[in-house]
Amino acid sequence: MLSERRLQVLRAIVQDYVGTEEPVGSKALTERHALGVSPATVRNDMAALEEEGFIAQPHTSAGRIPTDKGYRLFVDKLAGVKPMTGPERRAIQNFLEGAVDLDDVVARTVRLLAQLTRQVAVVQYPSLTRSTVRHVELLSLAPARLMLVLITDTGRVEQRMVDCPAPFGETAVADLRARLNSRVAGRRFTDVPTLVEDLPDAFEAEDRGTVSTVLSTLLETLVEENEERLMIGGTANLTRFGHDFPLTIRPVLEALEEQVVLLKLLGEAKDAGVTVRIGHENAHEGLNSTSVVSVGYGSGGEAVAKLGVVGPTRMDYPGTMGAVRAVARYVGQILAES
Amino acid sequence: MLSERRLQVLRAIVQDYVGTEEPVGSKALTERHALGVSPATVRNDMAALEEEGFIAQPHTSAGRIPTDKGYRLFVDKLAGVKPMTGPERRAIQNFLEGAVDLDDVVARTVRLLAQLTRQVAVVQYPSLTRSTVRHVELLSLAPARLMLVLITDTGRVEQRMVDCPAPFGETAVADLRARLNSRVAGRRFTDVPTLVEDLPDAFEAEDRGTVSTVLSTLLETLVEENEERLMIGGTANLTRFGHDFPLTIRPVLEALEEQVVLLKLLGEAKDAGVTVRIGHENAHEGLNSTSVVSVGYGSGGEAVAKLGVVGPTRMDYPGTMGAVRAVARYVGQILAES
DNA sequence: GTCTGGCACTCGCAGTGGTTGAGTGCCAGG
DNA sequence: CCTGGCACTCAACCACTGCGAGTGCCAGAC
Repeated sequence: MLSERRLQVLRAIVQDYVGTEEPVGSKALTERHALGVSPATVRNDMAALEEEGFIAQPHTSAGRIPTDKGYRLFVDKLAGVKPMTGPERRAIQNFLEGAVDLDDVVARTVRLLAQLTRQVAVVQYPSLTRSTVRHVELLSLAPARLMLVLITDTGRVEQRMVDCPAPFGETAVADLRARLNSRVAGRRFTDVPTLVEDLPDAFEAEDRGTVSTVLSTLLETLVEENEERLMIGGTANLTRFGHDFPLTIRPVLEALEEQVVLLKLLGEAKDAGVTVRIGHENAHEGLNSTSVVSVGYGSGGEAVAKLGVVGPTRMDYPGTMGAVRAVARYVGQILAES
Repeated sequence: MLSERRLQVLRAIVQDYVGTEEPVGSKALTERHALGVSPATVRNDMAALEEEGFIAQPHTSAGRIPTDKGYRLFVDKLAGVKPMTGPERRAIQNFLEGAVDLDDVVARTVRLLAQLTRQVAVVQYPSLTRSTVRHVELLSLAPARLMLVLITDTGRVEQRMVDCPAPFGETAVADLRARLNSRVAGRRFTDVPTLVEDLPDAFEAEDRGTVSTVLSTLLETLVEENEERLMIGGTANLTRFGHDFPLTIRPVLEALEEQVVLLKLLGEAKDAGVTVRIGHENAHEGLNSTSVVSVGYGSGGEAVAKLGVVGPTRMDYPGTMGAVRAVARYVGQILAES
């Protein structure tokens, strides 16, 4: 096991490196941090830390930089989450409160996160599967053509065309609409299937086919991954990435365009608390030199979607984690209110 | 006026520079293009072209590169639009045909454009203002709270909350819904205001306030710039920009995040035909080293929105223009069909 | 007039070599 | 176990140089 001081040395290295973006040497360390020991001692500690794989040298006669493993230890054991200051909190709240609809909430969240963390922000749209139905609307567009509109408690609207096997009268539409709503309004998506199971029985034989079609379309909509949309922003922050630009940035931009990749990335994060994936911990190759800080957010107590940021492994973890957590919290509030 | 040969020299310079990304000298020019004259002659022509501001030298003893003015002349007079080949066309069609809804059409278009041109693609969502209303839906969420849902012929759905000045009964909601639809369904957005003007008169005095509120919300939704959304993609192609990376790319990324900027950019393009804005012709500073190739597209004969690409001024104009035009054409078809 | 070959000149670029200094590892002594 | 000292390493920096692509200009040919 590493001694207390060695951990402190590691912490100091991470902090300095994050600040200066330059390999940090033993002398500079003792000067900037009151470790109470001489550079020589620090050198020994560094050698030990390198031995264990927490830090590395870019080349001989250069200082040390943390490895992914080093950052991992730092995040897990050496650093907490830096809470936002009062003014920051108020700014967040103000910024989000002006939103007029769901798209706007997500758009503002992305901007906010990108600005606060000065990194690339990724926000997943609130997922349908964990939220509740606010209203189901059924419109007759043509005798055998309906439009199904689903409105969720997060303000999301999904619409689907339904081609009926047989003509379906206006009264039947109204009837079905009323029955549907009385059963599912306010209910969680996951409960809907059992709630509507016996609905066709209430209708005339000739209409049952259509009712079933509508119901299956509704159920499809509920589980559809389609809702797994996300928005990203702050890509301009990638330019602060490092010196060895194009090679680092290219795969990241590519990964960011693959929504599937990002969704998987966010999906892997645990539901509660801030999740940090560092460098090679990310499955996707293009993101091997980035860290992803993500967290779930939701309108009620539980998470309905994830949001997070993507940045260089050399990032201010406590600050980023704090910002991500705070934003998630306030977005949750906003969603609950609307 | 410039002689025919000098124009050919300019064309050759543009083509070579676009191909090699390196300043092109007189000797290399005569070798690669059968101009039928010696390097010395070309040098004289180059001097003349430089005098007129069509080309420039990065530094003494280097070759020439085209200026914005040079590209402009090239695009206007020296190069046509390169039509897509048969296989390319089929590929475009195949790729777009699989789309399931409007979002998907736009998303696919962006990907396609980015891939074809190897540049950043920007696609504006079909604008509401020129399309027609398919259906208006009104839902009662609470006694004095309505939700207004607008469905367009392009498959777009917009929803708005309406807070009523007074409680509004279910029957009144149904009545308003029916009257609204009978008046505006199938109509063009621009006609809606006059069509609903006298609607409040048909209601009881106590309900008129609410009806007016609903109507004004509807009209707002129709003109809202909010619908002026767009999607961008292919940002990874920015890495092919040039050598002097971070400085060039940063402002571009920033500009791309400002949807307002992009919308204005696209808006400036003329409705018919491919528009090319080169370098400093773009109002936005960050885009001074990029060119924007854009074109209108639409479901009927007329344009309902724009799409285009953003790339370095040093781009393959004929090819890019061809790709942009072809994609616009096919997207229009797809939209008309659905 | 227009084109051409020749020639002197410019200047960025790549390669060389020397110097500097931050940083290291190791060791002997407190 | 810590410390100061010491020799060593090596990237980064700088000045210098030679090379060559490219230019402008001019005198002569067609």
